[in-house]
Amino acid sequence: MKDFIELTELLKAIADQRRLQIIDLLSCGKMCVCDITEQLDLSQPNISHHLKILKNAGLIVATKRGRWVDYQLNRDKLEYLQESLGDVIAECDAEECGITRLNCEEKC
Amino acid sequence: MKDFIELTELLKAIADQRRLQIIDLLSCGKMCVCDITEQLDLSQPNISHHLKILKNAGLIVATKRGRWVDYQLNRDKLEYLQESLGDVIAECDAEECGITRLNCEEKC
DNA sequence: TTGATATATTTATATCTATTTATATGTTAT
DNA sequence: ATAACATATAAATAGATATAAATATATCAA
Repeated sequence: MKDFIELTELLKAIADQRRLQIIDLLSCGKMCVCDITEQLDLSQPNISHHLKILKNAGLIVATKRGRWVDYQLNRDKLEYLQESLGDVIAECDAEECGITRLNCEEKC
Repeated sequence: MKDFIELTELLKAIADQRRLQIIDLLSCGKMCVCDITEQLDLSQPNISHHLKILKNAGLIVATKRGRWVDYQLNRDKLEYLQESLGDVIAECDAEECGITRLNCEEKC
């Protein structure tokens, strides 16, 4: 049985309204924390917290510019997330499926 | 600012290792609770709990067959999830982007 | 009807997460 | 050096979530 540990971590990171909004903002390009904070109308420490979660998951990348910190999407990781999710959802190949069904009518 | 309420709900529903495993099992076809329980090696009430979350999110559908209950994927909802996520991640159109950046160098 | 089986619900508890408040770190301007 | 600013971290709290144990409901078989 697959464990889906990495995919679960990525999904948990984006499964939040504020963090989806952050990703949506960053889909437009690099942005500093102060501008993100202003767009989302949340407290600065709260934004920093959400950014840290996205960064730890590898979905965004930080670069320092003077006293500002700019964040941008890590498109590779986001693509990996989309693909992994697609793999889980994809209709399985009947020949590859070795799942034992004892009580269901439908078999692979 | 978009709210992403529905997308967040869908993502929260699948952002769990057990529930991803359930979806993976169901990608193979319809399956009753007892077989899911056996495959995942979790307690039956626990499985029922996770199934309920997926069902409430609309990602799976239940059908009764005698004393068994079969579950199957709701592919429409899953496709909607994938597409919505893709929209958030997609590189934004510079002309459509009206986000104000005060302190970042990069502009839309 | 009685007992067995499949699933769902409830309750309690432990763990995790989001938010707030306060404070710390590091950078720039004066 | 000092003050102002941008961001991060820490601590406290409130709310959400996962799991386990017990129980309820519904269906079938004897």
